[in-house]
Amino acid sequence: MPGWQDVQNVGIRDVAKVAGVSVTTVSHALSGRRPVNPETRERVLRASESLGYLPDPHAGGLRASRTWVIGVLGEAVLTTPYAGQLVAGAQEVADEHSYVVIALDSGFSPERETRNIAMLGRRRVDGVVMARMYHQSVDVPAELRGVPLVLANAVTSDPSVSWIAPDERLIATDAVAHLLAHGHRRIGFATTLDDTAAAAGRAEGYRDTLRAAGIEVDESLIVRSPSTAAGGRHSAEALLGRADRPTAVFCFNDEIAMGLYQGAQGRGLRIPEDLSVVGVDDLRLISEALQPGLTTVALPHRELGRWSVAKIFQSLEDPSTPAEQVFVRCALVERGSVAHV
Amino acid sequence: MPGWQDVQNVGIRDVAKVAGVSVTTVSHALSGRRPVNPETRERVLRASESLGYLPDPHAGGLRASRTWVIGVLGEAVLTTPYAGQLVAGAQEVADEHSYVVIALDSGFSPERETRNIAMLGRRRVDGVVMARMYHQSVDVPAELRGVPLVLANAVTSDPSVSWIAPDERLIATDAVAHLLAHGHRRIGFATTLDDTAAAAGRAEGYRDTLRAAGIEVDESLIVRSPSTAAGGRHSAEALLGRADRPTAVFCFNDEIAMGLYQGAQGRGLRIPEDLSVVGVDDLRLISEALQPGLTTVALPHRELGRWSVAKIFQSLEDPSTPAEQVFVRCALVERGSVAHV
DNA sequence: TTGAAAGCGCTAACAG
DNA sequence: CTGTTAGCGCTTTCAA
Repeated sequence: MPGWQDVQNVGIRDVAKVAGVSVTTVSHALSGRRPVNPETRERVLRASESLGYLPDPHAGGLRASRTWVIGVLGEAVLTTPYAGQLVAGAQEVADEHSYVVIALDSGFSPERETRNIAMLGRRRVDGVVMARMYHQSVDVPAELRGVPLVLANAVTSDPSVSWIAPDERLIATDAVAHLLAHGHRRIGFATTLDDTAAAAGRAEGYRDTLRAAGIEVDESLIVRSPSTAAGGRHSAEALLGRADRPTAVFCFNDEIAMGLYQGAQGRGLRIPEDLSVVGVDDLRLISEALQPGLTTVALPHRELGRWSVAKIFQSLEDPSTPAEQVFVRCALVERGSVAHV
Repeated sequence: MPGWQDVQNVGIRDVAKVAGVSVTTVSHALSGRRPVNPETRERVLRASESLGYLPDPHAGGLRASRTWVIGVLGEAVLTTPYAGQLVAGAQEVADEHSYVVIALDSGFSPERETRNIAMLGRRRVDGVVMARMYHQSVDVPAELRGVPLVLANAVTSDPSVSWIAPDERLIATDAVAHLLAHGHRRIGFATTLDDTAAAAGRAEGYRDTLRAAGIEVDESLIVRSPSTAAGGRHSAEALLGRADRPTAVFCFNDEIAMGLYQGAQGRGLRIPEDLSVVGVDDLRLISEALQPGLTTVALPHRELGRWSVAKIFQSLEDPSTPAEQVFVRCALVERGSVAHV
């Protein structure tokens, strides 16, 4: 079994020497880009195998002006649980094409993001996925013009760039419809303080779905807090401390939902018997750990990553491929936090 | 501001042309590896600047047999919250040297890991960090011989390879000592079913620290479960359902601790008044979200990543640098789950 | 102080 | 069916 040192050192010429052919033949025997006598081919394959030869993609790339690398620009894509799935999804699809992913986080600093873009430029990555933590609208940095680019979890006004983002309205629609189907009529909304596309879309979906069911929206049932468990506890106070408390609450995310569990528990309310809860994200660490398990709408980060890279390959193969924008519908994952009223 | 297309297209020759010098001079003016007439240098710099020239590291690397890439081999390093910190730490240090990190996950499949190693070999990465999710002992794959290698969160018997891992004994020692300092004498241990170095080390530290305090170890206070919240609930049943229940529990990780919170709550036990709890990991998503906040020993994943890459650079700069093995002490993060008995 | 030219490992015209 | 050769973009001898 050849070790690293060997791999590093054995080149196409060594293989050629052992097989007794020219490097050209080795190249073609291996790539199959040109017919090669079966016997010769066999000899080359054996030689290559025995030497543990692995073609250096950088050398080939130098000629082809390719690096076989996809860059992922994130804010905290490496350090948050679900965002990491996006990189993992990107990696999966990249791997199917023998590509590799370089993921760079900005930590929410615009300067760092600019540096990261430059870094990807220097390294001549073949495509870029620009991913955001929270679904939002972004302006594509001018430096990124000219490289196959896809936005993940973000949208932009420029119709020439492809993007994929969750359908926020549908998230709320599906969640609220699920509660309505369980007979709930008084449904609260524990949302975030942040002013993102996610917040706006979900609020819209929440309101529309209620109205469509003939329920007048009670604005006092919409409460805002930081999107953390502590925020959720705060919202629980506002929502559950009143006589006409809701029988169900749709939470902006799983962390708020966790806070709601805590607030409910503190008041002796049982979930789901006394209060039904639906979250958004499906952070396994929370949604599976809560008791009962949290019914939640799963953000398909892995899929966002997969789609983005697939799209990049499309436009790499055929640069005339038109840009595409998609809002994906997210799946409701039923666990145990919703009951009939 | 030059866009991607420009960066991709402008080469050292373009700069040379504009500056009216040879490519050799451009190279040296930019790298400073050879004295260049200050005026000439100035001209080159200006030309390079105006064209937005960024040297292609692959081209230079081809000559230098360097790729300026560090590979990270993980199992689920991208998809779990804290492990991602390891990659982020690796990235940070890599970035300081204009290196970049390629992280590949095996999803716990040995075949995939072998493929990933081959992939890093093909790409001629300059160094490899092999990271494990749970501190364990590993055999270094033979293919990895000959590349600067550091194990993170893993150890091996071969003294020629560097590694860094948490000091598991000290984790338990610090946690238990913290509980002892709060007057607890009956301290349970909710550990995992897994048979890893982490489990063994923490058990040892737990026992030794109790004995050192003159407390005989009550084996019935050591309960095993899967290291999840559900497992923690299970352990809570075994631990808290008895008349002589412990006044404090040291949990193998934060997820088990969360289960313990739930079990305690179900029995009407308040934390920390009736039961003190200490976890391990410091998964913010849990430790900060629980109420009260979880006192826990933080696994320094970011530091593991940083140290590993720093070590690789050491041996890249001076290949004769001796291997180094370190057990790091982890910090106890005090929140609100421990009280005086 | 500067340049010409070789070569890193590979692919692909262009010959044969 | 196979080989020779010219680069890909850069660094670095070697020469001037």
